[in-house]
Formats: sequence, C-alpha cells, structure tokens
Amino acid sequence: MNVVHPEFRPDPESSRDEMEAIQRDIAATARFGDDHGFDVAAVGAPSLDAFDGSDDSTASAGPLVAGVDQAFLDERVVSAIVVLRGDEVVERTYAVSPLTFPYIPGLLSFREGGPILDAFETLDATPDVVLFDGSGRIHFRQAGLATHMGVALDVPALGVAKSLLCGEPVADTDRLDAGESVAIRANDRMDAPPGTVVGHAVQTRQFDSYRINPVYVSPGHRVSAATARDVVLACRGGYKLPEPTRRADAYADEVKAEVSGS
DNA sequence: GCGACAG
DNA sequence: ATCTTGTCGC
Repeated sequence: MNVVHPEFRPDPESSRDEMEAIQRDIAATARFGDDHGFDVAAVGAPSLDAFDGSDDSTASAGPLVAGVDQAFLDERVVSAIVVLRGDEVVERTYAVSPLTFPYIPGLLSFREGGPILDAFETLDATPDVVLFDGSGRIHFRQAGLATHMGVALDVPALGVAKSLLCGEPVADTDRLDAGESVAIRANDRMDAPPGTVVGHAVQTRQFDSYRINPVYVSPGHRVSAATARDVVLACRGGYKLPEPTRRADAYADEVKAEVSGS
C-alpha cells in the first residue's frame, strides 16, 4: 500500500506544539462517518453462498480485514500486519525499523507511526478496513494512532485499545456480557464537542466467574463509531482481542524472536 | 501546583 | 510496550 498523505508521515523532529498542530490537521482531514465499501454483516467467516459456483470471482467473499501490532526490541521495533478474509490469512508482512521517539501519552503515533507505514509499504493487499492497536478518535485531539494511520494511508481504519485514554463511558462498564457495548463520549478535555460519541467500550469476551475488561473501540478514518464497534464484534475469535489484532500481535512476537536471535 | 495519560 | 514462574480456574 502507498502512503497517500506523505505530509502526515510522523517526523520525530517536530516540536511538541508542531505535533499537536499536525494532529488537529489530521483530525480535520479524518472522516468519522461511514465512507467505505464493505458490508459489516459480511465481516467474519465467509458465507457459503459467496461461493455458489456461478463464476470464479472471489469479489463476493467477505471483506479483507487487517490487524496491525508491534513488538519492541532495544532500539528497534517490529511492525506486523496480518490480513484476514473471514478466518483465512490472506497475507502477512512486517518491517523492522529503528526507534527514534519515546512513548508520550497523546503522541503515540509519532513513535509508532513511521514504523507502521514502513510495514504497509511492503503490503500487497488493499484491506477494506484496518484494526490498529490503540485509540482512534478517543484522543485529546481526535487523532490517535488509528486516525493518524488511516488518514495517512486513506484507508478505513479503527482503533482497539486495552485501556481508556480519555472520554467517559455513558454507563457502568463493569458488568457487560459478551457482545454488549457502552458508548464513550467526549468530555471537556477533548477537542470533540462534549457529549460526542467518540467510541465504545466493547465486551468481546466474558466469563461467569471473573470479569474481563472491555476493549475501547473508536473510529480512525472513514468508519463511524457504530461500525467500528460492529466490525470488532464481528471479528471476535474467542479471545479478548479481535482476531486480526491478536494474529498481528502473535506474528510480531514471532518475528521479534527471529530477529533478536541474529 | 496536582492529576491523568493508548503502547 | 517489556522484564518473567508458577499457578488458579474455566
């Protein structure tokens, strides 16, 4: 895949003020509504009638859903991408890049974004939607990792975070059953108008005995909050993390083990 | 000054 | 994110 907006490729040389200005620019460019070509209902296992033998086209198979995650070494980072169609792995790729920026809450994409784009430049497939490990619109300036990457690549994108960066759940989030979700709305510390639904706490898995925390899903680019939630629910594979993300996580670890041993 | 803070 | 053994419970 190509980087459609090179001007948004993270430059660690930027000052903090410049990075924050770039994030506002990215948020202004991002579209937090549905502007994609896939059918949410078709995400997940491909339906049997998609292969009724009427022709040899595979265009009617489910959408291509990509997961992205990273594993860190001392001075380098492995960025892995796994593309799924249903439960089939269509493509896997990765990049090993140098780390040039520390982790700063709110500026995560300036540390991880460049390396992630390196990996995308080696990807042959064009995913219908990409799941990133982190926030999208659930961000102080509405420009989390998923938004930054989605806009730079101009690809439908969403963020899946394991903890909440900002915003407030509209209801208790402690006793959700698998499949349930609670909206997250912007508070006064965010650029989004207070009350705006910027994402959802999504319970992907649950047990009777002990409680599992939900994941926090938000639009990155070209998907609405509701669609982002539905995509994640459709990608459940029996684990807390949606399958594309979980596979990318495992692949990144795998590559890291190989890379560190040479 | 204090608190909050994705990976 | 990462450093790490065993261990308790579906």
